[in-house]
Amino acid sequence: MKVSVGDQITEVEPGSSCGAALQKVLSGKKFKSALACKADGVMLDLAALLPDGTGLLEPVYVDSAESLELLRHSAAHVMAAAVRRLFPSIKVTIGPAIDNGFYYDFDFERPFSSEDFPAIEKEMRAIVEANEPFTRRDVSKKEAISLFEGMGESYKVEIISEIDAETVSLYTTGDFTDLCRGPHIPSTGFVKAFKLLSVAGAYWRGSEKNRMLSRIYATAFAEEKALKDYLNMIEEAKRRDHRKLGRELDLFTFSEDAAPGMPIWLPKGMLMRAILEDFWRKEHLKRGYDVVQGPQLLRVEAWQKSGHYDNYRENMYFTSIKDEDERGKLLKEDAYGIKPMNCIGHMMIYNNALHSYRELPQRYFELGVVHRHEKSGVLHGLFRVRQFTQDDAHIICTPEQLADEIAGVIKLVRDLMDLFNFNYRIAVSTRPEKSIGTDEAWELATRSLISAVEKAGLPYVINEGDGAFYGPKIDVRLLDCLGREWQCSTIQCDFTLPERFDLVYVASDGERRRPVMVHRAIMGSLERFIGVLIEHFAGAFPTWLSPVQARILTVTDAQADFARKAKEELAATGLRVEADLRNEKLGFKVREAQLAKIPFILVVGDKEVEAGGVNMRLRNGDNAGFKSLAEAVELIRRDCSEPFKKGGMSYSFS
RNA sequence: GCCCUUGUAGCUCAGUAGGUAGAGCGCAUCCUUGGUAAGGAUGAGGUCAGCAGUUCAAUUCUGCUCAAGGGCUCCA
Repeated sequence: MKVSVGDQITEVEPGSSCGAALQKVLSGKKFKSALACKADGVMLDLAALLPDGTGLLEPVYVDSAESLELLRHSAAHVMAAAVRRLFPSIKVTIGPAIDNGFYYDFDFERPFSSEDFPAIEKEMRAIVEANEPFTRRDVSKKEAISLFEGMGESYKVEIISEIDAETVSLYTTGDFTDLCRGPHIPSTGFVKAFKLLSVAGAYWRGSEKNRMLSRIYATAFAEEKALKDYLNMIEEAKRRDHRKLGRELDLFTFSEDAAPGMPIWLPKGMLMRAILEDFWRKEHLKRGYDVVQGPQLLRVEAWQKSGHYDNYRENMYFTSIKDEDERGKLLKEDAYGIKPMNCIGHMMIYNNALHSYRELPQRYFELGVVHRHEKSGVLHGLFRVRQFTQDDAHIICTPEQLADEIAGVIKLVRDLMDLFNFNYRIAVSTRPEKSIGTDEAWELATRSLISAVEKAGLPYVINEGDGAFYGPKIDVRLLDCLGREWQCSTIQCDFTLPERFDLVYVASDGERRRPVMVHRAIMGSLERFIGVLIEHFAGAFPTWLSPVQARILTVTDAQADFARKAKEELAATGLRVEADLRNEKLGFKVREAQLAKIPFILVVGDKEVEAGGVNMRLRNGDNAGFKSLAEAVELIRRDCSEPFKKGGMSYSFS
């Protein structure tokens, strides 16, 4: 039979393997770097027989993303084989490749610890050096079940009995056989660069009702260098951890006793946050939003009406006020729910007046403080908290206006991402099975979302059926400078709440009609967004956002008066500046200012006093030389506006 | 909520195979007036997360609670 490999056509014997077919065409060196192949797009082992009627056969080379996944999956087998050799009583379950590596879940009488890693890695290396081939065998389900029953592998038996097929495939390396769909790399020798990373508990099949297994996370790469880069990235991420930097830079803290999961903003952190909030409010005003504020507590009845009481009660905080007589007999009790979202307040604002179609859209923006009682195990620094602030807005508009409104929101998302040099990914989620609203409404809203993304020329993926029950949505995940993804913006259409709270507008024909409501948050949670900013910038914020933009350092006490005056002069121009007049050596003060990541360090000694200026040191350690105070102000201001040059935003710094 | 790990001075961490504790940084005072990443001395700081139990004696052992870290589940 004839098969094309790349642009060449070759004749192969029927019944020969994919690898043999590739070998006829590829050079020896190229063939050696092929870990698997694709026959008409289907991934196969090199040892697999070339399927009848295959038109195109493509090698999958070691440097491709696809082969990396294979490699990791194969490495998971190697790890399981090693663990089995060391701990024969263990039961294996599953071990897939994941984004940054792979894991394998084991059932063992004791949990693993990282102290087990050296032994496991050593055993893995032995298996790799033995370069054992991955050999595949297709057997009937019955045969497979009796095989794994014989080994005492009850989890495998459970998986096999649920597989909907006549036969299953087994892969064997050395003395280890595992149920596996495949494909795999040709032999264990390709698993060169790997490392065990961490252990964790994980439920069998991800359900908290099931037994807790012991999971080992690990990673593998085609080359040692890529592994090293990845491990360096992990180290860098640790250095940038916002919890660590938040403490070191005096930005925020938590009180474990008083209010677990609720951030406490220290002066520096709050100043930065206030700048961000101020900028963001002004940006919204410029874009036609009204800044509003709803109540923090709403009667339980309001939450019942919105549906939150039924769907979200376990995560809400409640409070009540009691009216008692002198004997303590309860006369009346008012129950309130602390808001977990801001929608109801905004609808009250809309319903404060009867609106004409001429007044739409109405856009209400609020930096809304919400409380959600997250389970104790899920809290994480500023990323997951119980009290947080949403940059929340609700846009109430006619169906015809929806597309333009979504486009406006997307523009705002883009401008914000550009301001901080974030990359991002967009997903549009469509109607789930369980949902409310008419087909027409869903159709219109989904089309509006997609067309707005397309008009903006942004790539996106569709998450079929992943929308909220009340409407379709757009989610934006931002990518920080280490390539990590963070959920931030969300844009959701809602057909329920306008109905439940009877929002109406008067149309041009005098009829009352139902408007559409869009919920949207751009930063998402201010707390999380600031956490991401801290890690993205490693604490060295852009100058416009730095709580302290400049610090004046004196060389000796003799310059204290001049430094005080200079500080006042700079502060009068709107700069955030402090003076370090302590009786310490200059080197020490420089070190502290540098560690505090202050953008501009202004040194004042006798020479500078005489010349009436400062010696400017930049955050990167460069010395910018002598500057008059006016020049210093000018330079710092210019640095503030730098990030705003390319985007569609601005901010005034005085 | 579940599994594992942890909780000692403001921070980072030693330590006590059961006899109530120590370092560095920070803080205070003094000496030092030093030109771009740590000058020196002295001193103050701790009910060893909390509550019970075992014991002559618990920071140390046991149990529970709370919190933190890693992960699972969850994030309407």
